[in-house]
Amino acid sequence: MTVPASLLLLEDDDILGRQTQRALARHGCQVHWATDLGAARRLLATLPALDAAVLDQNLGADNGLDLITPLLARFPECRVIVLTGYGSIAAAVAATRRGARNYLTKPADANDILDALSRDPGDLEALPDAPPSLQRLEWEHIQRVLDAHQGNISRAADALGIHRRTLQRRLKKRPSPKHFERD
Amino acid sequence: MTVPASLLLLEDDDILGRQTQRALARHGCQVHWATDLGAARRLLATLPALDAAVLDQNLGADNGLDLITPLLARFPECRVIVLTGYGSIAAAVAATRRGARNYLTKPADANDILDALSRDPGDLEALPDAPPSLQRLEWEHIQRVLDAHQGNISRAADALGIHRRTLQRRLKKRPSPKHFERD
DNA sequence: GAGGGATGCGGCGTTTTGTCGCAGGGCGGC
DNA sequence: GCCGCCCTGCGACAAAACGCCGCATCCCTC
Repeated sequence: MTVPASLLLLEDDDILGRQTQRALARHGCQVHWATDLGAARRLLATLPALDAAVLDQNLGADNGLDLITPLLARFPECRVIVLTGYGSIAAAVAATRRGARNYLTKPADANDILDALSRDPGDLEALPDAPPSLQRLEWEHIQRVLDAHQGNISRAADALGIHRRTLQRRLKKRPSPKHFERD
Repeated sequence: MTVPASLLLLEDDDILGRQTQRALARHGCQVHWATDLGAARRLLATLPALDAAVLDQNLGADNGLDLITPLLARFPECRVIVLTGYGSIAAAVAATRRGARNYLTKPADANDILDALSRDPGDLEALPDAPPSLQRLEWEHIQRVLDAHQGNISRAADALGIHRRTLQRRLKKRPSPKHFERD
């Protein structure tokens, strides 16, 4: 796992941004953090070099994918990955066609990010051959939506189209937020 | 919608392959159909020109993505899209990085295919801003799995991890297989 | 024509969900 | 401080969905 020397982080959420910055810094990476597209563009102009970039796709009105092209124009060798709350295949294709190296869905920790930066997703090792069970699919989707709403159960339930009471009950049944072993 | 003059179709399912071939031919497209990777490679060598290709990803033991690189080596201008039963973001990224223009999940009819071939997915118009409701997510997933099992309800239910009776009941409630208007 | 597998459907007990309502906790404004 | 606002956790109860049985039917194959 090759840790980049300098990295641009585009993340509009203050808490998550700071947390990610620290986590990556602990791996020995100098993180330049911007919270919006304009700031990221300006930051880009001042940097002498850039090894990697982690872009949040959903930035309020803006879209992090719009940074990919100018970024690669300036630093063609930069490894870019896109991070998003709820990813779609269409968005993943769009990001990749613009030059992104990989496309991750939150929640993603520093290891996930560094792994996505270093691994080449071109080889299709271990691509799922069987469809996920309905329960697993639902659970992962719930986690993503919940994460996109900063853990707000009421709003997440609303976005999911289910009742808040139901979401509560479902969450209580599966305590672990990230590790699934079986279906 | 620019209909390609000559198109390579890689699809291992006989019925679906024939059906797709006819549908595309009706749009004025000469379709060269192969049912496995080896045949597709040989076909590739004999063709004088190729405008587009539609590759099924899941071909038993083989993977349709492996045709992208040799195909583009021979016809660099060819527009390639990948079709798959149940697509994942990881697979979409892998396909796109190999040079695919777009990545579709079944069921996809001729219009979907031609649209994906002509439209440039690089522009992120109308990328979903809100997460899909749980019901919609489930429904689409059910449709994909069902399609992957050729409409076999018993096996699809088994793959989904739900009871056959439950799948039956769910399917009966939503008669339309492809059009969703609201959640 | 016997066997295997897929389908459609009724019924019934169990589980889950929707929808109330209520108490408590943070938090910003008057 | 106190008030409203929003989010949370949870109890209760009816409605809906689900798991699971069984059975009749149909199709295909050997």
